[in-house]
Amino acid sequence: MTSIPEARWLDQDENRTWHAVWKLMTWLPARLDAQLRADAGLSLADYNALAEISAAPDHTVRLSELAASTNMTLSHLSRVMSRLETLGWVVRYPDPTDGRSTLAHLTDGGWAKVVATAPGHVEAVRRYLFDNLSAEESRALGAAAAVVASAAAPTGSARE
Amino acid sequence: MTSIPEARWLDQDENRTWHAVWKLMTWLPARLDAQLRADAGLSLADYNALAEISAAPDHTVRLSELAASTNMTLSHLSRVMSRLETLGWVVRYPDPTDGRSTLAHLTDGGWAKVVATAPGHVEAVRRYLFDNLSAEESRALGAAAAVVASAAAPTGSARE
DNA sequence: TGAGATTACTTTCCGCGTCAAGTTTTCGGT
DNA sequence: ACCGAAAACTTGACGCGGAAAGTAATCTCA
Repeated sequence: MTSIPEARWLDQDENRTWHAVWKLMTWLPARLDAQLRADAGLSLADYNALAEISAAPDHTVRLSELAASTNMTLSHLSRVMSRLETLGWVVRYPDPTDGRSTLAHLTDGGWAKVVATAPGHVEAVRRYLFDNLSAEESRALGAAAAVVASAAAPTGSARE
Repeated sequence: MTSIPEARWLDQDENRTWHAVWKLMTWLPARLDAQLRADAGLSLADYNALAEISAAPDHTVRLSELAASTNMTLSHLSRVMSRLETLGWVVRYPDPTDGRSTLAHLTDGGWAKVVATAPGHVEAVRRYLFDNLSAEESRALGAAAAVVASAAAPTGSARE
């Protein structure tokens, strides 16, 4: 009545690792989100969408592509875009070459917002992530995370 | 108008690492949550709470301690416990030694639920995490995650 | 060329989780 | 012994994000 009857339970090292990963997943996004909200009034999802659009040719992307590159559902992205459009950072219009698709285009104000916001966000990523890791640790983290991310990806989506 | 004027931008390796970590944080919790919901009708938060109580002496813990060990806010935990209590897995009662605190105690049904659910969850953790990593990669991931988690922890909480 | 299937969103409904405020109990100082 | 402060929750209000259903445009192919 005191031990769990489990064949492949985690050993002590695995348990430590899993707890560390769990804490990382719990706290890192919360911190980055908090930084963006405090300094730019944007959620992490908002920022990712803006940043991803700004990285596209002509600052324009199809929503379905944007959803894929930001790891958002189309449903979620739709809401994010509504907000960003209301705020004037983005405009949506139907793709002239395919009326089903809609294109998202960064406005000048949106671009200015990204330019103003990116440094602080990158700074936060450094503060919480890279500043605490040696080059070697960073490389190892990247490699391990990539493998795990690929294993946990939704539909065999090994994109990239 | 095409490059972001950023002094300490991420280099290519850092960018890849950051994206891999981002995907891990996006997908791993979603997968584990989905497994638990499908197989046990529990959210990941529910399961963590149950598991943590089951690990305590006499299957009993103070809520504030439980909140700390599960990385939940007291507010969130309060709602989780309401659910679990309604389902009959847990009971709450005031701490006899300090009327402010309340103790959570796993019922027999709750213990049975943990016993029935844990193997599948551990299996999922293995499938998405450890089965994809060598011992060395696993160790490196744990070390890096621990450092980052500690840097991103809420209030200098370097507990453990 | 004209259904029926598909693609690409959008919207509605709902649960989860947070913040802020409220309640109860205990502690600290006089 | 009493009053103010602190601790430990609980609750109300709110935003985020997902699943499923709805809508509009485009393809498929007979």
